[in-house]
Amino acid sequence: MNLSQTTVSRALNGYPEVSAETRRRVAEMADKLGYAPNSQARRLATGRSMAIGHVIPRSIHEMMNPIFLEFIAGAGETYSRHGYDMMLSVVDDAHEEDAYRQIASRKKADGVIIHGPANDERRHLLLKKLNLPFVVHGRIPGAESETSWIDMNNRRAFERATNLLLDLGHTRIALLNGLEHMDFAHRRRRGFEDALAGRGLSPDPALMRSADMTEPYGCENAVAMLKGDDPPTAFLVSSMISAIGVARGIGQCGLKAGKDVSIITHDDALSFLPNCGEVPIFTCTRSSVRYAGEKAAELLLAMIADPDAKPASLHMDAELIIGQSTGPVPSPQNQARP
Amino acid sequence: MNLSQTTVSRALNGYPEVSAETRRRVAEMADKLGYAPNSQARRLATGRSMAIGHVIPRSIHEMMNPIFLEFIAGAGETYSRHGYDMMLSVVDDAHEEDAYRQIASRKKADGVIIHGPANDERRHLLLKKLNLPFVVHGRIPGAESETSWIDMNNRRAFERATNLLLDLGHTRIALLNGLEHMDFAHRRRRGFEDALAGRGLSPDPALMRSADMTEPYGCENAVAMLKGDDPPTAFLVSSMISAIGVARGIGQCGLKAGKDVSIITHDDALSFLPNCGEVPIFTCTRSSVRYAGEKAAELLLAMIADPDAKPASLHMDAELIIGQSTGPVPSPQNQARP
DNA sequence: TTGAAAGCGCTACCAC
DNA sequence: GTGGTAGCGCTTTCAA
Repeated sequence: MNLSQTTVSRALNGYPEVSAETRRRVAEMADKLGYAPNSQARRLATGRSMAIGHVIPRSIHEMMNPIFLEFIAGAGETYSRHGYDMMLSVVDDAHEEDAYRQIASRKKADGVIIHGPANDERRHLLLKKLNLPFVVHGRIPGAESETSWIDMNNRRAFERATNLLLDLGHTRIALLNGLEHMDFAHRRRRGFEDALAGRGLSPDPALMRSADMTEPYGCENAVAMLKGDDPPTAFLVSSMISAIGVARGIGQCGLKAGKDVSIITHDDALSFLPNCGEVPIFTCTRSSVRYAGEKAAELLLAMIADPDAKPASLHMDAELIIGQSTGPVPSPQNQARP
Repeated sequence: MNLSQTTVSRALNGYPEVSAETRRRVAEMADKLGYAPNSQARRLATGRSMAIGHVIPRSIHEMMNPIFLEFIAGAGETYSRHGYDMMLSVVDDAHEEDAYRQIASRKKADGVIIHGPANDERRHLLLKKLNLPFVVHGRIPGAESETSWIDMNNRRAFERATNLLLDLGHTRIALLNGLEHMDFAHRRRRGFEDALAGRGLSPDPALMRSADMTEPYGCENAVAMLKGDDPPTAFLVSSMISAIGVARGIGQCGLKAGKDVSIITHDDALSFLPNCGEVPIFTCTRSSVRYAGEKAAELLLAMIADPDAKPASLHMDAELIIGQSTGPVPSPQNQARP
């Protein structure tokens, strides 16, 4: 085909100086021969790995499993669109730092996403030291202005949800939260408490739980609380999975969700747990975690393209959507008792 | 430090000819300087990408989301242990072939895993043509002997589950299956039908559904069937998520699961949907999809290490575990009616 | 046991 | 608009 490697490279990479005719010929040939530049060689030559790393310590995975994948899927689409690969490392919690060090020293990725920031988060310090660009899914307390992040307004979402319940007359509201050493859960709790405080109420520790958001967690706590001395009339729940458990627990107590007991849950808009339709099953605060993934990826790619840009962030509000699981507090005399 | 690049490379890669003393010095220095060989350069030099690709078309992702991540997590652990990276590509269904072609032509991965084989699967043909080693999670009908795969015995699991229900006296058994154009669901249906046939019964199409395994799918169909003319006394369900929906539907009809209506579900042993304890909530056929991921990865890495080896496979039986959701068929006179 | 040097397959710079 | 060539940072012969 009588063309130098140089020209072929330029043609395939869309350099402007190549003549249209040459480009056409090259493209045609490449197509015919099934040729595409070896990505390792290109990466070595350019010094960019064209990959983004996601380090998943087992502990995060255990609890955030379905939410995490939805985020990944969103991010993955953005990467594909921009010619980036996604590298996933599943590691023991003890090896998380190592994983980041390796990514940096072996140049395995051009940037990483931090998942599930904790209240005492430290990963960002390491990444800064390693000079590895990153975006946080969530926020790192105290480092908001010096890091790029994408987060939903957890505090406000739970404050609004609590206010909705208060407006319906509920005052005994239970909070089934995620693990509160995680930033998102911590903020949700604050929103809950702020709303109560706004009405001059103070939270009852007997009605507050913090744990992995499994289905049995919802069920067992709902049953235990409803059978207690001064049961709640409403539940505020941190995930659909647990909310389903709460609904089951309510049923086990012979009560009816949305009538005897209200539920509001946060809904990450996971595809296998649809909560939509004309009137969704659960009243919820909804925020698409998949969309968050797309946006986080965009932020990170922009950072990589322009390393000198200032940190950028995206703060999203959840929608508050009325479903079938909320209603006015039952008047005391009608109030069903298990 | 006065050592050639050659020696450093050998020391770091564990070549036997390096003296213990030299190796120690190299390791120490590397540690001190935070040095690790650039993976792109190494890949280029060795010709192996040391990565395994997972191509996720959106459609698979939509329905298999949580199950898929659990598999990935298992595989990821195996990869880490063997120094391999995991590359995830989330693509439009229309670009799936392209994704595989790119992995092959650009040498992005040394092998791939095929997820969610369909009844009319064709991906393996492409991969053979591309000369890209692969392992199937599930089985490709008609290509069992010429491909490496790992699968649970779906047919037998559902046959055993059905037999258990039959032994309990149930004859009106509903099947809420996954999408039957997928191989796993197809086999589960066969198991169900085989068991019925073994007792001289034939399946009632009015009691059989095939769809994405969401929670509402379980609930809506349970309600519709239970309100029908000749309602089922038991449900056989393809996923925990849908089974939870079935339980909700049963509750909505004023019936009690495990007493008025029995449920057996398949349980992939997902961490956020624990179904264990002394007596699990759901009677189930259980098979850890995470374990499957680990094993699939091992098969694939072995294939890559020895390209001439014959295809190997792993066929696992699910456990049949008795929980609280099954009981003898209610005698007709006592049988609760919605 | 160690070192020198030739690639691996590209991109990017500098000529033409 | 096109081509020659020098790396990119390793691994891997081949020699010593």
